Amino acid sequence: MTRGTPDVSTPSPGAVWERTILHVDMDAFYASVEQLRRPELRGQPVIVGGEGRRGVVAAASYEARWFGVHSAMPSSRAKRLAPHAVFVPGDQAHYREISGRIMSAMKHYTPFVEPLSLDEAFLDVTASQRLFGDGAQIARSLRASIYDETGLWCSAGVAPNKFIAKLSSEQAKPSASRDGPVPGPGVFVVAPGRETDFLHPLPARALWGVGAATMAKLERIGIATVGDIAALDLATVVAAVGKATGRHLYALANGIDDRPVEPHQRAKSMSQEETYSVDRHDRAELETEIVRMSDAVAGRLRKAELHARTITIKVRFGDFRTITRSATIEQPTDTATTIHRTAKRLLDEVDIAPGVRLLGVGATGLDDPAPQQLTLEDMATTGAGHETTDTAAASDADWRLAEEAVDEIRKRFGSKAIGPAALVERGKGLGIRTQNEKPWG
DNA sequence: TCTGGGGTCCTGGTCCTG
DNA sequence: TCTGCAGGACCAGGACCC
Repeated sequence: MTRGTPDVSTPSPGAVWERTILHVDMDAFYASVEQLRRPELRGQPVIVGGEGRRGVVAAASYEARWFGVHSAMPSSRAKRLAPHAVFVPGDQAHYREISGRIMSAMKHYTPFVEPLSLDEAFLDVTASQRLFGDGAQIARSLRASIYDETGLWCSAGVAPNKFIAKLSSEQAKPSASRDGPVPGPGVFVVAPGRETDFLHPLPARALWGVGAATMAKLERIGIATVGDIAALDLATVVAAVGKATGRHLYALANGIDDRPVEPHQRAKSMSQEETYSVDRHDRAELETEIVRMSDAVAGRLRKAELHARTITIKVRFGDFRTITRSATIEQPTDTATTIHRTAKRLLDEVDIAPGVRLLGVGATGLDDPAPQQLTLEDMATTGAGHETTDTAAASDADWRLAEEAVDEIRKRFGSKAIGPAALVERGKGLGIRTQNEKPWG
């Protein structure tokens, strides 16, 4: 047992494991990967993340955590806390490659693997136990497999549902010390019938969905622990935090979570955004950024074979005030041209005088590509016997053909082999495009 | 003290339509 | 033709997660 947690690994009399769920979480994933591939970093406080003045910590090694550094902390603060820490820029491609190997190791035990991010996943091993032993045995065996495959350690929680499995993997984690991780139990089991014994002493903040704002509302009605929520009636919780959140928290506090492990989750949105080191005031510059981001989002949509119905831009000003503007288009799209055109129209209506700290382009309302409905305009410009000479009037379908060709070139010669003219012309990000240029010129 | 990037989900307001 | 209402779609923002 760790940190005074009661022993909840034995089922209550008569309780059976109707479902056995594992939550597997890599220990300080990005930082551990960096320490693994650069031996000189082992035993050092390592911080993965942007070192710039607007950077934040993406991950911290256990040595760095000892100094109070944690993820999402501004890098400037992390530097003050751990001045001798080594900052490493993240390498997403490498982390993705390792993540693929980890997920493959998991799939050896069950096809029901639901990744939550690169470094954690839920597994439903209910049907795997006859082959590999009970949940705890599978968790131990999987930990060893992942270590053999990658040289990295993970922690695992075993429980009758996803939510408790997730909380229990926390209990299995190592703790921080100046010299590195102090191993935890590695595997932590919450047996059926023991859910509330485990949950109720935990702080309410531990519940999934309780952040700073919800916690403040809960404190107003005297709630401190998960047990306090369970002791109330549903109506009181709903009155405090709203209908959906209230029902959700009330169920979790009573150990109820029926969500299945879903191996094949389709993305619901895709976006690309960037925070600039210096606020930007030049509209032409921002429009070029819109071209770049639209191109990136469209490429990802085509790769996932999805079309988007709604295009959103996000603008954060120098004072951190953030707005979003969105528009739903008639014909769902995966082309940079249509996304760019829509996003630019939205940006045109935003007053950028205060200076733009962050700009983003997103696509939502994602669905499988539907058969294209030709508009009257399409028919007039691309119909029988008509040559299309005006690029602006070319249809979405025409642009898709062109952009698929671009995808092919990029696949063969690299992502920088070809791109929108506006980006090629601007060189390294500060060029300015004239008003009437087409993004793909 | 300063707040990344990529997501999901919920809520409340407005507008349109039957 | 006008009015009131309900429901749905859309939009914007907030909270939360990793």
